[in-house]
Amino acid sequence: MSVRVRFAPSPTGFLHVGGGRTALYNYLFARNMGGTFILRSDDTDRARSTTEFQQDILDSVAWLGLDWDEGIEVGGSSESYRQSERLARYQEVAAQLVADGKAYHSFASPEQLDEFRKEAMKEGRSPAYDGRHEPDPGEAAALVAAGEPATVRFAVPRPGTTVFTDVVRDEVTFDHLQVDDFVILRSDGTPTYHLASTVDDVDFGITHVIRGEDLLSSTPKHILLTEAMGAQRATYAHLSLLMGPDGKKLSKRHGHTAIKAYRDEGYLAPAVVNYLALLGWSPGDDETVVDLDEMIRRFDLNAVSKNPAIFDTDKLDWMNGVYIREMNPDQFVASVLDLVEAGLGRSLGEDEQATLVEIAPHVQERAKHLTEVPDQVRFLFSEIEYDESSWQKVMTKEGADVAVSAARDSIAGLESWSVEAVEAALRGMLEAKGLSARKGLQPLRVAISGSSVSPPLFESIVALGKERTLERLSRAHSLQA
RNA sequence: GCCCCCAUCGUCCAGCGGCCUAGGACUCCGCCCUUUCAAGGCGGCAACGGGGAUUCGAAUUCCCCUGGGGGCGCCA
Repeated sequence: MSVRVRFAPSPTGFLHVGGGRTALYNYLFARNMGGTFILRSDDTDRARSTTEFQQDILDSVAWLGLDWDEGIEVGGSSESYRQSERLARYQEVAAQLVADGKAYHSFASPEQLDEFRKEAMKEGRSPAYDGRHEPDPGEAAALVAAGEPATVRFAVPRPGTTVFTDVVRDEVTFDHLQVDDFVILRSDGTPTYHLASTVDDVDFGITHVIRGEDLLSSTPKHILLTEAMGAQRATYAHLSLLMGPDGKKLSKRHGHTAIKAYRDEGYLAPAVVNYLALLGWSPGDDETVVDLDEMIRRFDLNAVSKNPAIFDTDKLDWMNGVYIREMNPDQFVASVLDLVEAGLGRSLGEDEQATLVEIAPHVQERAKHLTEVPDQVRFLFSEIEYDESSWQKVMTKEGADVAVSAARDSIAGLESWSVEAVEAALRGMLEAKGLSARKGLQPLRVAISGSSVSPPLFESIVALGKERTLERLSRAHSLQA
């Protein structure tokens, strides 16, 4: 039987990094096995679900490059991949379970349930509700007929246990004393997550359920439901959760958790994917930079780590730099052009774009985030302001004024305008004035870029152009006096 | 309170009874390269949570403890 997996987020928030990793592992497993990757929406919580979140999730999964074979926007054998559009089916299943005696109408009030749980905890028992406050079947039927509001609960067989083999955790056992008679249909007739998700998994022929560990203890419910429907249980794989740097559950206070935020911060999707993949899995040898195709080839669900991983952006930052350097130059320019223009607040003319292309390789080598690029190239496209500390550090040093004026003179006389020619002229100047490269060249950097940190000097000068270079050297020199 | 899961450098991962004086990557620290900043090269610091047991032999198996995480809703 061919593998079918699904990523089934609830659109109650932006797609966060943990969700992204779950989607990725589903994707890698499906592709590795030649299976089908399905994207569905578990939007049974209509109060909290929004179309904005839904769109964010779709966009984010697509941005990561995880294309899905069936589901929202692409369709498939099911009429809908949104739970909000499949209510009738869930109600049908619930009715059948009641008819089969595997579920029952429940009239217990919230107060009664609350009381029951409190008492159980106080006495050291599991707070799992076992249906003890329900009327007998005959009376229940009468109440339903009379229109008395009721939820539908699944009748968990007790005593009993559910044992299953989790792909990442091996054998897991739950005593049914710990599993309560969970609600499958609310009193307003809508399904709960457990019902909707399980029915979908059965209906869509999901063979492997790969999801977060937070659902591990709900798994007996899903298995019980599946089998009560007369279907075969899926294979489960529960991924450990992602933690913040303090070891606590990852949340907003740890910085960005939304996938989209990483895109906005100048991260490359392949870098994010690579980093996320390594949070709980490794290709086996000592490699850390692995592209998607390679991951697909080597992915093994059995090799996924059981321990929770801390999401620490240091390594992601490094990896992003690696991926930026690996881009081909055209790609790099294309991906920073918008950022540069946005930073400038205007679009670049043709000549300016050529200048950007010229300097791009030198900033590509240095950037960890695409978002750093605008600042690094700004001096080429707009007037500069001298960075105060750079000026103090460099321009007030002995010899700085000599270097700037001598550099101006040597450049002014240049016939050809190339990196080689500029370098030769300036090195000649250093020699003539007896200045070290450090003492003689740093002032020029500040003079033309405004900062003591910039792309390589000779390349920067050439990109700036002769006229503007001379202007800036003159201006700097006049300020030095 | 009850149940479940987890436990190797600060972090991510390798290790699946002898190849381990525990390996790689990130971070950090030196040095080299160098016109700045990066990148790159070389080197360094740094871990098997504790206690039992099994075994000729344990990071690897078992038990207990401790620590961390998750769950216990008419949320998902």
